[in-house]
Amino acid sequence: MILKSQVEWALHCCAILSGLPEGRYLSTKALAELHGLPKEYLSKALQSLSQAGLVHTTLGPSGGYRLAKPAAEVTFLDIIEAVEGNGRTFVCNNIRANNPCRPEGYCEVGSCAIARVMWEADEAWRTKLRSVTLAELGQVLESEIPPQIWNGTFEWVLDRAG
Amino acid sequence: MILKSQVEWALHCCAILSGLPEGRYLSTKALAELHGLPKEYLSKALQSLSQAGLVHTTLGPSGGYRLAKPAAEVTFLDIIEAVEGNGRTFVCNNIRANNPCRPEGYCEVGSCAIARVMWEADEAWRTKLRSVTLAELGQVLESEIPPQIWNGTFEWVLDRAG
DNA sequence: GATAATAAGGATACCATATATCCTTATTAT
DNA sequence: ATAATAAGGATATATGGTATCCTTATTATC
Repeated sequence: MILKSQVEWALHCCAILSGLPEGRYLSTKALAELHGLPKEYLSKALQSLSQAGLVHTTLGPSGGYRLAKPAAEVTFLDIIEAVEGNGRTFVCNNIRANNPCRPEGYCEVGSCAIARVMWEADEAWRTKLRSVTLAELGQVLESEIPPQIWNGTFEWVLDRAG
Repeated sequence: MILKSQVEWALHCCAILSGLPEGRYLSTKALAELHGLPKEYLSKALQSLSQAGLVHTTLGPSGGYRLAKPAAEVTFLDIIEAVEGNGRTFVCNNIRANNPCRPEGYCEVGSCAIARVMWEADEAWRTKLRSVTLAELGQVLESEIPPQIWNGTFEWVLDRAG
């Protein structure tokens, strides 16, 4: 059970976009080049972010993407669900209903106890991811990445941002 | 990102095994019939449980499976990891290393901040699943399932247990 | 001792999905 | 008018989950 690599891509792209000055846009091409990713396929992930309303786009030359909301209002979970969907990791197929000892026509009331535990674990996962915003990520990155690389990267980015 | 259905199967099978009297064994055939599952494929999941040391097996007629430990010492996470593996849901491909602005030969120190957040979420998921044992599940099931069905099921099971 | 039922596991096939590429269309800055 | 962009449809490939079949070793029962 592994998340799509598009999730990783989307998170890194959003991290970059959150450092973009107001009103500027960054293209798929630049984001792909910056991360060493296939442009066409990365485009699908960015489209997912757009459809989820997390980023805003413009067309034409100098077009691209910017965050649609302040970085403090975009969580990891928002981004992950935009790309991966918001389904649960555990799907209950209600196999208890196959029990041959059940009376004919017996109908389950309530959810399966096993599924409930699994869904609580899913919710713990979500809760953690909902608690971290792009703004917080940006602070950590800025404190961890050597200033030379950090600044150099944003020079590179602004050079290409419309 | 969905867990294999074998995880669901293994959890339900372990729930049944945890209600089995000391020294009795239940076969793949009975477990498959009880849950309406393909016997041969369910067998793979049970083999995973066996390889993980969660269940003990015997061969020959009247052979089958029993828990290898008290139900209070077997957690949801034990069972899930036996079937699904213990890998993380987020794989970090270190795409930050593709940044063209990095100095030649620059080597990352420490893990990626994005990966760390994802792994903390994974750990929250694990922590929840590690906190629930088969013994606790058994108590919930016994309190929720109508006594007629609960008892009928274990009559059915004991009828087939070696 | 013969028989039958079982777990273990290898081989194979099928199918859904993730990954990846290519192409067309509409939009828009230059 | 031109060129660069996002959006998205179509298609191909790789991987992994699902499922079945078969063989082997073990062992309870007759």
